[in-house]
Amino acid sequence: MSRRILVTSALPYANGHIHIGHLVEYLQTDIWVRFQKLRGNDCLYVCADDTHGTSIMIRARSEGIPETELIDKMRTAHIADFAGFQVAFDNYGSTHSEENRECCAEIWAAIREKGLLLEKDVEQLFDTVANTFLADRFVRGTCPKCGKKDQPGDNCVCGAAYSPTDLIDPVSTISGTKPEWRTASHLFVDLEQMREFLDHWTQETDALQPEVRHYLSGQFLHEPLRPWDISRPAPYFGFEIPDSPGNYWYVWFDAPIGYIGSTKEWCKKQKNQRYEDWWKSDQVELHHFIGKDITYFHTLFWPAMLKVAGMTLPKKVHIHGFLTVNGEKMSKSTGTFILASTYLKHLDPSYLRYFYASKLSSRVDDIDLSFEEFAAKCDSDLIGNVVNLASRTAKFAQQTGLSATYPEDGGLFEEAARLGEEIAEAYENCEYGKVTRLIMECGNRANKFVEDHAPWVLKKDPAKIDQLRDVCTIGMNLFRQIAVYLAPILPKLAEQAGALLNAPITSWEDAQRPLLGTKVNEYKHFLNRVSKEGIERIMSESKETEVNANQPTTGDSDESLKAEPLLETKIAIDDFTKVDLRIARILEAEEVPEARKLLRLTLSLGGDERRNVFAGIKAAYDPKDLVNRLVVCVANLEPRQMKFGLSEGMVVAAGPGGKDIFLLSPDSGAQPGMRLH
RNA sequence: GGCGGUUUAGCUCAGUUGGUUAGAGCAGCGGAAUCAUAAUCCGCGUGUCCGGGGUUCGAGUCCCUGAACCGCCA
Repeated sequence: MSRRILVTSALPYANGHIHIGHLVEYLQTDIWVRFQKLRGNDCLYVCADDTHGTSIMIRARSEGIPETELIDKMRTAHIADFAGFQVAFDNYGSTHSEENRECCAEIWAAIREKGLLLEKDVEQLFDTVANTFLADRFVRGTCPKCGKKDQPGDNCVCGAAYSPTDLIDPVSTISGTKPEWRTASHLFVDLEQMREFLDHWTQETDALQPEVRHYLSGQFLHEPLRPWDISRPAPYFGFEIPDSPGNYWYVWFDAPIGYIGSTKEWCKKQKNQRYEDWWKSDQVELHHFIGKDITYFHTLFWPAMLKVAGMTLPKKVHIHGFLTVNGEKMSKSTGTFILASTYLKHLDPSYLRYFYASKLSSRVDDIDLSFEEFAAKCDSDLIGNVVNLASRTAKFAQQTGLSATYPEDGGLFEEAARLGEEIAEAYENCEYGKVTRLIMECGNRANKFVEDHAPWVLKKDPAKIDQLRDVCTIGMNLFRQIAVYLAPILPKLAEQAGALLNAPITSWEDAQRPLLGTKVNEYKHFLNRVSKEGIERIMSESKETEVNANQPTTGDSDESLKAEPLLETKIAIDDFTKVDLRIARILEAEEVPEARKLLRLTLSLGGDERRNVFAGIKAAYDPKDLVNRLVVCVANLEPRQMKFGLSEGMVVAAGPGGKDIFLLSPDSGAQPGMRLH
């Protein structure tokens, strides 16, 4: 009987691009979903962008665009990255949708009605320049323990942990100014009221991995659960709370509700679907896939909220570990902070899908992407074993076609067919490493069969055409079985196998019966070996883009950098201070008739200090527009005798030249004579 | 500090409820083959199963204890 399964991956934050660390989760989930669909289950996979919160607000401000523009841009980029890796969501929504607002309101009303809300004053640092409350990570200051300067708001390199309250001389990282203390009323969910349910759901059901169950009981459930601060005062980018004007739902309230919102969006696009049939049903299995960093949100707050609202409870929360690259945390400086889009430019997504699968288990362990192992594994498993099987058989099979009845193969097909249930169970339990091991064993046996029956020898004897056809029939069918088993991991390979044999792979059951009596099409390479150059390019490119790696791309061209590359030579601060840069006011500006490029400027450096300067900006500026404006000049440049007079300095400007010259101006308030530091 | 986790071959890892001489892939060495993308096949393992103690007829597996490493502390 077909199961009804609703699956989610955690919502990526609309503040940065998808990187290969994120992909562990989306590939893990996508493989599981594809497996369920292949098994014939009614499976729905939803996700969305997580769009709210202070970080988005700040980022949008710094880019000078509305939050909605920022999140739209990022969502488009995320969707493209996921598509590139063949992650097939049924719906990819946004938490900033009307559907989500409705869902939030519904759950909020239930929490309110059950008497779970508390109201308490919260004292928080407030940035008066940026006009926002500051989360811990937006504050830096001097460590109260060891006195080290410029430490984060909640912990120090010395190992001390504290709250921003204890920080000496706190500074806002947003505006750089000193924040002040402000008190605001926040709304809290009294989680302790849900204790009985949470004790049972986390400890007695099968919803969590054992180590997660232990972690929760040791870390949280052994003492009263603290109320959860669920609102934020304006200004905040999010949804305003309907019955509490001026307060917004905290991003962690509306983010998981985005799972429901996204389902609702999907239902609206379908003909006969109601979101209630997914979210208010005991017939539905709800499966969440998340990373270990957000464990408590999904194992305490979230099930409690669902319970209060009378909604479908998670059947299982599948929690995975982090990704390290070459044994270390992903790092921009070593080129291992790799964006999905960077990878896709140079390597086939099949490799990463397979490699992650081969490393994943049902445990919370971190997995490591060592590029050396990555290449070795993909080459030997995918190319040497699986693809090679097709490659070495298809050419002969193309001539013979497949036999009408399945020949004696020593029980190989039947053995692999029987293995189907064990492989399926491993998929079901997220033991993908085991899945790939079992499948590779099938491939080994199949390759040995081909080796032992040497179709290349049979081919030479026309009398042995039937034998040849039989060997090909077996080889092709053993390959096809593997393609079926690998289909959740390598959907593209399954398609190619289907095309080769004129029989698309549509069901797990396709591995149970041999394919017979059809012709075989011309074989073309399914997949090439992993290109070492591709790996190198990915890493070097990830180094280059490090500055913007975690930010939305600004859309700025790199043309100027290419025209004038950054200087390699480092200078000491002393070198810089030798240059006396000053604010200057242009008192006079006139054309120099004999010169093609020059204007003559008289600059005031304040008081009676004057400089006569010849500047090559004639093509870009009209002299009368320059008079009275402030510019930056080099005040201690060695005077230089020119044909038209003595030039006593330089005006600072950017641009390639000609009409494209841009003088620098200070912000208002600067006075002639001020030095630049 | 408290809590959770990990420690098995050079590397990555399997080892179900305790049960024969602890396994696989990769890497390495030797050979065969030449259909296949230098792919394939055969052969080659003296591992303090992190240390110490215990329970047991029997411990990689259970208990106690110590060490190292990773993570979490809302």
